[in-house]
Amino acid sequence: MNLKTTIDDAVTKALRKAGAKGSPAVVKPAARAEFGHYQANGVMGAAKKLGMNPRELAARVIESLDLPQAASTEIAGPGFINIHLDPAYLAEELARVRRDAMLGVARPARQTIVVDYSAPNLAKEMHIGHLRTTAIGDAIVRISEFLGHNVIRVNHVGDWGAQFGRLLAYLDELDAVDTTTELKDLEKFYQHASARASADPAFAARAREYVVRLQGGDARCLALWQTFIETSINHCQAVYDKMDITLTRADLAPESSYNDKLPVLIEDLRQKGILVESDGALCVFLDEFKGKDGKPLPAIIRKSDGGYPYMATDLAAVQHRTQTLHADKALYVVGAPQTLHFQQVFAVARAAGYLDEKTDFRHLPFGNILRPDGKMFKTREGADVKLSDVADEAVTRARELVAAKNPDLSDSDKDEISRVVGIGAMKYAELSKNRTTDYIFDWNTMLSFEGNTAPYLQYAYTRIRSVFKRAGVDADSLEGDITLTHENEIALAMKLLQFPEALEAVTEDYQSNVLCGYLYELSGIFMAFYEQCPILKADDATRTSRLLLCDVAAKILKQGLGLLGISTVEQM
RNA sequence: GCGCCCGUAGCUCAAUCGGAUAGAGCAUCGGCCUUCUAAGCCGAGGGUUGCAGGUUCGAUUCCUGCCGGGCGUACCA
Repeated sequence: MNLKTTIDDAVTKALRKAGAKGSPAVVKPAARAEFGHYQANGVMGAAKKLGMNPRELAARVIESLDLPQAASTEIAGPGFINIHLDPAYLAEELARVRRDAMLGVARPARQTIVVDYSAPNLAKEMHIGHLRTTAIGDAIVRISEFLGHNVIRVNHVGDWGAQFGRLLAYLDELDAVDTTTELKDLEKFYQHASARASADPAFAARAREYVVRLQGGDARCLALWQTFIETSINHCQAVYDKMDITLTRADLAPESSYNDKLPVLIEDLRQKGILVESDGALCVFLDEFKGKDGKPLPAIIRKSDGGYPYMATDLAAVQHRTQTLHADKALYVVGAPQTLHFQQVFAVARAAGYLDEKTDFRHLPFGNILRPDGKMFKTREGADVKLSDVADEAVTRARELVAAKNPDLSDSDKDEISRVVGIGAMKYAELSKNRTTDYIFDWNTMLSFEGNTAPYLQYAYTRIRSVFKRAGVDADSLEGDITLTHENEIALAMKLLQFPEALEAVTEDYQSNVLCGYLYELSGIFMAFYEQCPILKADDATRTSRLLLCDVAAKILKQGLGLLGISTVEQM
């Protein structure tokens, strides 16, 4: 049940009856409490089209409005319609939501959705720049699965290419003991290999040779490569596990897995007549892409040296996702600098017939991560902050806070709470911001535990659970009626019933901050209710009603946080 | 040069097909713990939404032009 949709439908129908056919109702939650619960803003636009007085039209709309859920409606300002809902109706709906596993959310038509996220480069350890794609992608996955979709996680890791030459050449000259120690820290390994390459020309030449041998299928090189990749994957998995990310080895779709498909891709594009040779490279030129000086900009499918750039693997991946996985939708959670690349990938794929009108392949870009000096973190400078270290730091800071706030907890409780709170805060810091804007990496901002942060939401949850513990009441088996009289009760009930609206808004453009914003507001409203409305000391009927209200709040908070990949604890 | 993105309070960010008085957090200041966890609540101050026009009953939102910043722009990913 979606309050907004219900009201919108009713107002749209009333508009039609009033003579304004086809005009949108533009219903949204009231901007201010005095304007009721919802407001319809569409009348003014409709009146203009009809050449009518907007307040007059509003009166006619109200007259034919069939909305029994409304306690009252009024015309305000130039022609707004303010709608006050009936508290008894809200209470009834809330009772229904409480017994609904979907918490009021309707399941859309089931789709197969590929979510492409995280995708670290296996040559290095995961760094802070991977936090956004990983946290956002995992939230999209959880939300989509909750809505009942068939979700396919894809971790398109980089495990192939020239960069591995140096690593393999370096690996090959280490003895067994050194190999073990060196691989413990891939960051250092990468740096040592790079240092060797720039200090020793002979090594650099050997590194280039290793690339050729690797691509040629040389057994020794492949074995070294396997060793390295295996180690790197384990590093990634350890980070995912630490951060409670749902990716597993089964979700890996490494670049190298498309190697065999690339010559086939070239042949297919050639047969379709869209492949052009230019300066020795095989390209697809599309009119909509212009480079410098208005020259046509190619999508390079095969380089002049015979190598395949990521345009090729990404096209092969599109084919795989449509033809083998039968994806209705694919969401690429990849940084904004690659916007043009994906425009090209999708355009070429359409031109080649790999994508049709019905399939929705979308790049979900996110802003650059910047250093405190405002410059971009560059992947190959070798001085990045490790994601694993950020996670550890978050848990350490949370641990100090937990110990200070609640010193009587057992050590194991402190461990568990600090893990959930620390990781939650780190993820929430990313999820709660608009995806598209750049942001500056700062420990204090990212690991803040005050204000609009995960711990605030988690704390709201523990307060509710604590009430039930004190009451000695089992939340699930509690029975009784909800009665909404106090304004804080009504406000809380209203917010709880808007959970479906929040989720719907999130899936429109996969902006996780919409869900964060909803949960933060819900928590704020709950906190106010909690301060204003005594629960345990109230008379029996009120106490039961308020406990039921609390129970719905707890369920939605837990579920909502869960959809963000953030856990809850019973006490903090 | 061209293309895309961005510019909102001191800082970090919101603002749901254009809606009523642009909202939060942090920081600052003032209240609230013998009462369900103070990681909290209540309140105050803080704004020419980069600038200038335009469309509109109404613009942070749409259009045009400037200013400032970022990214991209043929063989790295």
